[in-house]
Amino acid sequence: MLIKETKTHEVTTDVVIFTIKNGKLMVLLVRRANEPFKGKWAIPGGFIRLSEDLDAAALRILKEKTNVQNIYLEQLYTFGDPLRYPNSRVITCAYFALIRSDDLELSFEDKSQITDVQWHKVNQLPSLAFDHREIIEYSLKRMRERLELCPIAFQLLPKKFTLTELQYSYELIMGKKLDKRNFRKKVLSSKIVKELDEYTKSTSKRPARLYSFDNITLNSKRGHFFS
Amino acid sequence: MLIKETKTHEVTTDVVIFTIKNGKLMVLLVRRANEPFKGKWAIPGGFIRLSEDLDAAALRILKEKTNVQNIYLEQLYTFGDPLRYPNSRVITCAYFALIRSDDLELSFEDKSQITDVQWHKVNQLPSLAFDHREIIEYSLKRMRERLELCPIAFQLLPKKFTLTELQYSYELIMGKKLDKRNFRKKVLSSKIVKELDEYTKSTSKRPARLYSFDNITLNSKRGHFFS
DNA sequence: TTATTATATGTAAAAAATACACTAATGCAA
DNA sequence: TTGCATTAGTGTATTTTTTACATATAATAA
Repeated sequence: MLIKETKTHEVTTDVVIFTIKNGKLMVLLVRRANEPFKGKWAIPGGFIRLSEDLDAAALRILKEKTNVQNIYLEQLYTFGDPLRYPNSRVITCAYFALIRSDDLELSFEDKSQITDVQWHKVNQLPSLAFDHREIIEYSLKRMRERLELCPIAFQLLPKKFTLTELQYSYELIMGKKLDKRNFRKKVLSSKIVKELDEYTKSTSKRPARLYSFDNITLNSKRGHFFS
Repeated sequence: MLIKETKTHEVTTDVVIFTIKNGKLMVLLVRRANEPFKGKWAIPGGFIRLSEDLDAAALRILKEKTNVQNIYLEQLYTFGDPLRYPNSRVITCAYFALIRSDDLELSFEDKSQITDVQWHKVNQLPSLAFDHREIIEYSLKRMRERLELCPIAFQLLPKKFTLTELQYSYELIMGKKLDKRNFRKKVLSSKIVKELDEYTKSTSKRPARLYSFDNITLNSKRGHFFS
């Protein structure tokens, strides 16, 4: 009983963009200008063009919404519940990204589709359009798994950072405290950070040594990092 | 310079099905009856129906080609290079599965699309259609990663199996030898297998105790298993 | 100069991973 | 029926990794 189906699917990409802002783990949301879910917050996304690679589409969306390029972007999962999108079949290929919130200004040129772009606390999300809450939750889970394998947290930090800042990123994402000495031991022995001859200046108290990440090969599995 | 695109994408699912047969890791391939790549071997796949969930589509494909249900099936990755499919844009959501080859007979009802179904040795693949070689390679990589986290190898074994058989599956997938005592220690201490009061009979030599897997929760991350 | 605060550091104990070699049970052939 | 061949099954010592934990240091502000 095969039904001949002539209509084809629509395919979008949605990008879950994380950052740390004011000591909180945040996710970037846009407010929808149109139905369905008009007025609701959603993950930035858009239709994949007919001759556009999936990664390229996700990068384009990212750039359109945040002006950011050259970022850690990873395909997350493809969500295809036939009921996830009202009144039509839209399959979405979700990505996630980590960025530094300081060096970017939120922008959205396409006022016809979006009325607002804002960072939202991950543990205090508004009501979301579609299955976007599920996508964010899955994204968090995956980000935690990735963090154990490879130090993607550096994407959240400036080029030069202190080990305390790095540890703080880890603690935010993993949602638990880590021991300072063990953390430093592990980071330093893993050879993924380069010790600089510079120190923090501006703050009061003892200056902290600065470090930088050196030639990180992302996606490479280099044994486990933190668990 | 936005080009208005009215045509939409086609979406397929391809399922990489692994088994162990005659002591080799095998993958199921079908021979294409039509262009493109007429006569070439390919991963079994097909178009996702308009109101069909992705997982359901993959399960359907699996059943159509192998008559097998209730299997370990995991979404692998979505491949969307605009050039992966000649003359049209086809995005494919790939899955992978592990099955026991004994208790299934290969079948393909749709002779109009497939002329043959066969198991092929993973390390001796024929020339494949589309980007299917890449998909299989990625699938292998992912299967190895999964195996370290959760004992999916049991899908390759009969309900009752010996620890030697289990170890052999691991060695085949991981592509390396494991120490027998350490392997058994780890498996037994993990509490994932249940010792039975039965032994192998038919073979010559000392009979081996049989074990079974007990209520495996797949996809659950239970710490690491083998590395 | 003293108090305050964040930086920075090492060691001992516990747990996990690894390396490694012999005995046990059976079938088969002499 | 004995012993030879073959696969099953077992334990310990060593190394590596992970964890737990407390005090001295460098700067600023009062």
